[in-house]
Amino acid sequence: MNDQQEELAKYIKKMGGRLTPSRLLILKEIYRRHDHFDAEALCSELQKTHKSVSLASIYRTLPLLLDAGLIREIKTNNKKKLYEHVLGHHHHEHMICEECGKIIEFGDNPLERNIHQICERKRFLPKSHQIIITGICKECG
Amino acid sequence: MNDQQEELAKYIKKMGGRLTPSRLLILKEIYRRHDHFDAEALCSELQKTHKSVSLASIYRTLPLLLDAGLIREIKTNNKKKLYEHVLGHHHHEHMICEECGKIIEFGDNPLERNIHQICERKRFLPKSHQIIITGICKECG
DNA sequence: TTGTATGCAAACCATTTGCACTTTA
DNA sequence: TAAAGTGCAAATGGTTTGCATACAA
Repeated sequence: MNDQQEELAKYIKKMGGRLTPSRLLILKEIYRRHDHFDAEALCSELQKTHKSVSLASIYRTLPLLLDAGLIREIKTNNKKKLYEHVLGHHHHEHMICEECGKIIEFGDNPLERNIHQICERKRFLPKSHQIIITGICKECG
Repeated sequence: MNDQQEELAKYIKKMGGRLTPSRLLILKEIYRRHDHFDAEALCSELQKTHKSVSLASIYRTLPLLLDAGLIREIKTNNKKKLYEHVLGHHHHEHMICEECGKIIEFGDNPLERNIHQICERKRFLPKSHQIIITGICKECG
């Protein structure tokens, strides 16, 4: 049982829920891929393998994983919600190219420190944050 | 004719469009209010006054105003899109309280400078950006 | 065994769109 | 008067939900 599975098991136990095969399949697929995905992409990928999970279950599981801190939501301009897994990755933010749609990840410690300072100053207890820069990437510009 | 109306006129002329009463009504209402609003709130507010505008027209006008740089979209966790007007306001970012739903605005020059530096470093041409911090505000915490 | 999770299909609901009619330039 | 905008109602499509069934604890 790896980190993310233990984390999920712990969260589900705390919530009085059940660690089902579907939930594990979803979690595994999310940690197998290293990109930004939406519910449908996850569903069709799982269908390609033998064991598939209904879209409904995926939609019911994603909020759990979000709340458990196992995935993060990325707010793009699309109407579909995008997600990425969290464990085993440095914390980072996103740039989105308006031209080619590419999502570029970047990390910046001073920036993150700054955000926490602002929260302290405002006495706001941050649970999560997100920075999105929209524009034109160097290939398209 | 005030700043925002001139700006809209200029934008619409550039695009080969037409400056209609509906578009002006929408713009005026947006600049009359100083909060974060969605398409429906705008529509029902306009209905209270004598001249109302259809929801469809509002949905067709908001992207124009966005592209003209007259409004900004705020990506919350809600499924409705929120907007705020831009002209006459300092640039700022948002904190959202998970508990009471309050949206807190904050501005920070070092933070903004940092973002632009990062873009230069990555040779990414930023058109817009947005920082959202989710958590618990000092009243709720 | 018993309450929780799943799958299916139907419901939801913010947003978009087709179309006939107005209106701006 | 010709191209663009509007209102209405219908369509769209991602997400949610009710319900009967399956299953983890």
